[in-house]
Amino acid sequence: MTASDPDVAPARRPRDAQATRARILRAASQEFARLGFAGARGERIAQRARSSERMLYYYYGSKEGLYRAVLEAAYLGLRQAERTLELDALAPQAALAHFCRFVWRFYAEHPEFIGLVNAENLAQARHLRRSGQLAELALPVVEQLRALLARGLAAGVFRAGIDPVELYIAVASLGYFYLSNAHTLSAVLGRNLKDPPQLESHWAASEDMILRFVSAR
Amino acid sequence: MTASDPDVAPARRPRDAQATRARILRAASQEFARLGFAGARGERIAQRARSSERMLYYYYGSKEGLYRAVLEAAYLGLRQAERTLELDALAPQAALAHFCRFVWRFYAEHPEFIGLVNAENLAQARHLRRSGQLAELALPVVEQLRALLARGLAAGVFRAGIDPVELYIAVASLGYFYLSNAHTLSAVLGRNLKDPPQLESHWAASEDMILRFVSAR
Amino acid sequence: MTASDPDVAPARRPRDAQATRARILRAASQEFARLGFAGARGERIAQRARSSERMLYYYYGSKEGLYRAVLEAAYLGLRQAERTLELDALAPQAALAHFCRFVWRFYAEHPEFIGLVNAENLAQARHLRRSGQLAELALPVVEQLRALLARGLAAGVFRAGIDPVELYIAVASLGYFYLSNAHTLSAVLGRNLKDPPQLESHWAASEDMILRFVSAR
Amino acid sequence: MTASDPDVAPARRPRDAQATRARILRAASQEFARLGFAGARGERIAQRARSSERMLYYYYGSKEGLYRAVLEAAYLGLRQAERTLELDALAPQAALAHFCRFVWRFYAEHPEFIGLVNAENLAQARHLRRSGQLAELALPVVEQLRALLARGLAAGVFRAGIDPVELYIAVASLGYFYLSNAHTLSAVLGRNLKDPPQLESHWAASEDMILRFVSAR
DNA sequence: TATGAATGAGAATTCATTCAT
DNA sequence: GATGAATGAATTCTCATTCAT
Repeated sequence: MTASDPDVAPARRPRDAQATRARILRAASQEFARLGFAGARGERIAQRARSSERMLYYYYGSKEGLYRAVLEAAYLGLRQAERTLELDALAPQAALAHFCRFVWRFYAEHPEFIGLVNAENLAQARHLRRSGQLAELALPVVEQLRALLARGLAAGVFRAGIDPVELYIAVASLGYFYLSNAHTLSAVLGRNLKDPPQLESHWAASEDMILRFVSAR
Repeated sequence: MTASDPDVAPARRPRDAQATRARILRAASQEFARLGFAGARGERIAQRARSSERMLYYYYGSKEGLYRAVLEAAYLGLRQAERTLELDALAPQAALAHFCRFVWRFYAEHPEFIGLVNAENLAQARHLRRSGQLAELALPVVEQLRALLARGLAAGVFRAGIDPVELYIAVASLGYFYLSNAHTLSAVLGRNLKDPPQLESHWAASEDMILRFVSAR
Repeated sequence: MTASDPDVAPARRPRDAQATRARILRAASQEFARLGFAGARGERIAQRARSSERMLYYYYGSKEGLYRAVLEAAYLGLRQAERTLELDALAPQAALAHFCRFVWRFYAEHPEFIGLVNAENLAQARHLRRSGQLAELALPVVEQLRALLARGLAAGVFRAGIDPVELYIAVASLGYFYLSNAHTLSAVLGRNLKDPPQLESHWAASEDMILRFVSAR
Repeated sequence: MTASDPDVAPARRPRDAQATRARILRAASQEFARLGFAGARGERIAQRARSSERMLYYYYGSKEGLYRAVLEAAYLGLRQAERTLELDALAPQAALAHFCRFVWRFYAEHPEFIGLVNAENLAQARHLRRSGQLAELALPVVEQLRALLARGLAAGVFRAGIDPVELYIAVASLGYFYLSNAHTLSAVLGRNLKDPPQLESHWAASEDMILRFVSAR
């Protein structure tokens, strides 16, 4: 039959558990990011996943179980992206700039991540704390920053006494807040912050701020 | 009955309505900040306000009406606080530092504000855009910053070319993100960011960053 | 209006909380007795109570809460009936016969009681144990039996050494089992045990058995 | 593969099916006895049987089919046990006592039987009536009792006019009710009726009652 | 003989809201 | 001005069962 025809790429293979699970997870990711845990609707998730509400429970047990899976996948995605970072090949200042751009671009390209983290903070990280597989999530990056700061200090381009955690938070703040609060800020400032030129100019200023912060002089 | 006797001094009755409204608003503020619009429960709000669910509708018409009232009160609170800001009396650098601390302290002292803004961004500022009394909310502050930057430039302590909106966003980012994301960050970093010394050291580093950013040298 | 007309007996008064609660309880009693906890359907209860499913939750919180209320009401009914028992005015043997008939008639006239107790035993008395207001339920009757046995002994018509609890259990067994297991027994024995003459002849034999059991000679 | 190799002695395979069926039946027996038809869960049965839910349907077609099989097995067990009864070798009174003890011990040793009969009565013997292989189930025992009564009458130790069906019901009542209602009775009486000494003393009193009932004097 | 994937129908429960006094 | 009773429409979740291999 067509299903076993090797030439035809099947648009939606039935009985492919992995694919179904993945479709549900992706749909749920969007829904939870947009509406938070309480606002998310199983029905909409099922529709977007081209599956049935029943399957959410089949694979994830409950709304909360699905939410948790979504959250874990989101953090896992960030961590895997961070693994690809290569800062050692660049000069300290260029490396730091690269790091900033990397983080900010990740945020910009993963609006569901922003939404999910927002939702989770609204819920006081209740679900995140219950999930086992986190904790080591940001640390690798912090270590990379610590090494970079030391390298820059040795090279005479960075000043001493900078806490890498603080630096990480500053970088994250400048990228995250702008996107996460774009809606209220746009309403209040009367500018459309999601405009690409606006975004680039924000990033340029932010990069400038970060580099001035660590600069030796 | 005695309650309607016009001769008796209205010790309790006339203020009741206002007091009840206020208690409901406060309770709703906490509930919406903690759980977002969809997650908030009329029943809980009524309980915390020591009133009945019926009264929510009596005074605010609908859940959305109540939410809007809460949101407006929150932004109004920020705006009124900003009115008390006196930057002109201080030297430019001290004034900017004062401004930072003012903003950050407001966030720290108004966790419901953070929660509400978070909730509103999750909802893509849907309610804020519909509400009339906003728009001019941040602008006065931006104007104050613009003036301050000009003063600092004239005094030779600030450099040229700084966008006051960008500066405002940077200040807000550094204060807001830290508090808003304290839950997930604490979980991920293994530090309790809400600790007062941690907070102060973050604020010191942030103030340093802002001042270096605008500094002439 | 008609609602306040004292002459008209209102078939179903709206906004009469007590009446609504009572109708729901009665309907639930029948449903649970007939089908057990798991088999009972909220929808059917609501219909029979001429109310809505929503009201079950409004008044009783959950299916389990409703079931518990039903159970408590059933035991309370038995206890109140037992309070009307007057054994002292009769001669010992007549009093014991009267007691038997009283218990058996109660069972026969309250088939929901049988059903509920059956259901509850199926569930290993899980709900009954959790309910506070029981424990003293059968004891008053046992005390009455103890006094009766003493009186009969003194009068020389009853023999010594009879445990009133055992006597109570025997009386209950002979009446309860017959009705509770009438369905399976009828199927197995090929007689319709619910036939009134059959029932009366069973009661006569049982009364005979009880009296012979306690008889002095 | 090796499993289908016709030369290999079928050590495990051929018995598997039967063993699986039996495990399912046993697990279902417990589940239905504890929770009734409506309360029973296929999932739990499958788990306890170390099989899959799918197998329930594979072997028994439907939940109802499985329940019917369980019920039939339970009654068949009773009937087979009754076949082993040997009353003729004993003196009439000893034979009757033996009969009582036999019935009561069967109940005590087969709590699922009690549970299933309870469940079936709750369901108004719906399933039992539909099942073919019953009807003659209790009759053989009743005939044995009839013969025993006649023998005792002839021997001058039993009185005349006793209905064997009534006697059977009395014996069953005294044994069944005590066990079936042990949960609610224990809760209400404050005694743990399942205690072995309690049970034996109940049986002794009951045996006494039955013997007095039929006794010539 | 066996099994993992899938599902439709229905069940319990919740939510925001209105009615009637 | 205040309140208890009532409700319709979802929403989450469960259950017995079938499909496809």
